[in-house]
Amino acid sequence: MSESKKKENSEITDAEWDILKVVWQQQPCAAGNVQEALQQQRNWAYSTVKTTMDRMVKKGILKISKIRNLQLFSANITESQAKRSEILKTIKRAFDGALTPMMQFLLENEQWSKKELQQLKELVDKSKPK
Amino acid sequence: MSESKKKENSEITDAEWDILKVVWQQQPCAAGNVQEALQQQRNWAYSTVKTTMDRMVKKGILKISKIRNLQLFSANITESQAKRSEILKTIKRAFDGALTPMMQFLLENEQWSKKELQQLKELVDKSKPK
DNA sequence: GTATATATTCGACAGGTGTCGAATATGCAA
DNA sequence: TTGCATATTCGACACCTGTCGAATATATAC
Repeated sequence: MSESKKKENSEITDAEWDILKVVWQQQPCAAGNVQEALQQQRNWAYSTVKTTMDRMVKKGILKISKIRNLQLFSANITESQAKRSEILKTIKRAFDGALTPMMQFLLENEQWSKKELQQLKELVDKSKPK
Repeated sequence: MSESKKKENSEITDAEWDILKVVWQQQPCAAGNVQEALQQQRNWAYSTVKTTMDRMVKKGILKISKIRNLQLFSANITESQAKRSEILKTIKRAFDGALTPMMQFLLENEQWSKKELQQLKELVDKSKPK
């Protein structure tokens, strides 16, 4: 067991998602960078961003490397992993953990344009089974 | 404006999902019913269930009708609505609000059996465009 | 070296969530 | 009517999240 208490199954909150998106793009990056990048969407004070990012480190979502007194943050999970776990959470909550029922729900209940359906069809066809 | 402060955009938490599932099935039903139904999954005390359900009423997720001193709860949202908003939340967070990219992600990154792909294909074909 | 700008650290606070227990009210059976 | 078995009400508490500001440390520019 490592000494740090990273909860691997921690949820990614809304604020954290926004931060993660910037980090994935700019990592390794400083908290200040992230704050600036999010200026528009979120008008966060620097300390808000920094506090949240520190918490993300504690949760194991981000990691820090230092240069002098500068902390550079990087993501500890890939975008794909995050997306996946986000979807799985929804599926677990609302679809008894099964993927296909969610697909079915979406296909039957959402509005799809001809073009989108065509695209989906192609994706299905391209999918290798098993 | 009505006098009650129902937040229409409230999130449905994990505990609330479990409760909702029972309510959808048994409504109108008492808190005790829900507690019993969830005995296995969640070993909640009666007051835990009741408190949570009361909060759900305040949020506008459930509503109460009384018979004598008995409170009977019913859902204020349909299962479809809940599923939909759950998915939309994920899409907003992780896929910039667009449905198709999520579908693409799933089709490209998850494991699909031959059978499932066949099923998906049929669903796509059945979908009416527009 | 001293000032100025920038980082870091920390504590704080309000609201939401998960979880109960204790106190109180109420209906039904004997 | 009295008492038991339920229900309801409410307050409590710890932890998570969103959000900062103040105090402090550290570089960098003169």
